[in-house]
Amino acid sequence: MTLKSVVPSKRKKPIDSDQIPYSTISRLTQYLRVVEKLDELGVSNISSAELSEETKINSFLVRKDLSYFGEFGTRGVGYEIPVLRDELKSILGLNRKHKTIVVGAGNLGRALIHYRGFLDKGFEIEAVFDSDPEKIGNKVEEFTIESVFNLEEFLKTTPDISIGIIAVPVASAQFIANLLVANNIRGILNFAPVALEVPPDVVYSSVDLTTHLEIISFYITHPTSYKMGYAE
Amino acid sequence: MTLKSVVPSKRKKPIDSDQIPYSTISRLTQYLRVVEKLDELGVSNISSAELSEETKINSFLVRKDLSYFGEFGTRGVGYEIPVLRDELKSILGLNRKHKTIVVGAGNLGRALIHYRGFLDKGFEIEAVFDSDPEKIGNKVEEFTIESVFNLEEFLKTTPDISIGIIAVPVASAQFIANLLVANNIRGILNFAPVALEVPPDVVYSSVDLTTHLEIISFYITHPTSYKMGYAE
DNA sequence: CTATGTGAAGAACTTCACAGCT
DNA sequence: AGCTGTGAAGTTCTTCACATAG
Repeated sequence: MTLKSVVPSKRKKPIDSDQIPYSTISRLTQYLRVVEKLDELGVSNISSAELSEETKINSFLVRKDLSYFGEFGTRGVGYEIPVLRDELKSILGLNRKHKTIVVGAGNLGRALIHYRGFLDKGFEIEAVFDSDPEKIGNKVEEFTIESVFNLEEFLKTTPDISIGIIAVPVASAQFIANLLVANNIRGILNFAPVALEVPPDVVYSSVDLTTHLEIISFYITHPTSYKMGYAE
Repeated sequence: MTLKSVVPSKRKKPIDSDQIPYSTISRLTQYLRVVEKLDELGVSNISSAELSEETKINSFLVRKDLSYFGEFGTRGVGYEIPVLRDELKSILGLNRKHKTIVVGAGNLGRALIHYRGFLDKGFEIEAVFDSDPEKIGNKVEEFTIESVFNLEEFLKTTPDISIGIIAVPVASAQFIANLLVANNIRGILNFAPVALEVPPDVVYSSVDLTTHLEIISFYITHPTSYKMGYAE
């Protein structure tokens, strides 16, 4: 078996995700924002210096980040925007839809559903669950809130859900995480302010909105010339 | 001038915030979550190993993080929970209220206002602004949406607003940031997916909710044994 | 004997300088 | 001539080992 298409092209490298810094992945999403914006504006080319200007990320780092994945630029010229956009989307796994469910329809869960910013990025909410009998049956946008007792059944009959968003109180977050994991959810985004335990093969990320305000509080209280980074 | 109270006690160190890793500050908020929870449960003492268990943060790192600020523990015993809680709140600048405004009452801005998780942590929303004439005058929770044309006047007459939350579209985010900075807002939490330029003495942090889903998408697409950290 | 606090070692990430293409 | 791609240097953060205190 020596198909030509299997031979890795010079421009792309195989991706070994634990050889790549987590912060690189986070920055890729920022490069993607910029190239998508410029692509819409009809700009066709960008240099690492210009990308640096737009993202405030050092241009050495821009090039280093991209070089983990291949050689997408042209020396002396820069990067072709449509190429870079497609490469970034492909690297990030964004050239397909990701079916997502939201567990917890309290203030935060409903807020996340009302905020539709995820949707046009390829993350589609498929269903919403809550444990409160008062809420079950109510609508949030186009979704009817279902009972968490139906969550397991739902996941068994809808096998291609890739991401679960946890927006339940701290006390039940681990229980929900276990349920998602047991039903083959591979990615979890947790908004409950608690560290969850998940198997190493499950991709888990936790966001605490209050944390960001508390960090700002610290730096306001203890002024410095330190410049905080983007996205944390 | 040799007042005794000026002599630093053995337990506390002066805080020089650019000598302290940013990630340490982020972790302090996680320690605070845990000690507040345990304090409510009436637990009086915790060791770095137990804190590590709760937060999934290595116990060496727990101790190192705390040691930047003083010696809060007792050797052979651990940390007294009420003491640790008060020290953490004091370090983070959380022993006072932080008056906050929200600029942008679209889906995201309204979502943040409906989500009341900030409030009981000491961050009080004082007013909400938008540029859309359709929205001005409408209510979101207890707030009447005001015109951004009144924002400057509001800030001049309400001098103790410490934090501005930006939830406007990308196109106007920098304009709003400039307005906030010009009117002495010292802390900005930006939810628009763009890197803003602010003077070095302004504390600036940017959160892009979609980024977290995109990062999960990457790790789902390129499986690894890499374990992602809390809060990013 | 137990658990903290911390200098020193180690690992990870960022910056740099320049070779390599176009 | 100009900008990318990258090994090597530099820096920052984390882990370790153990002296120290109770």
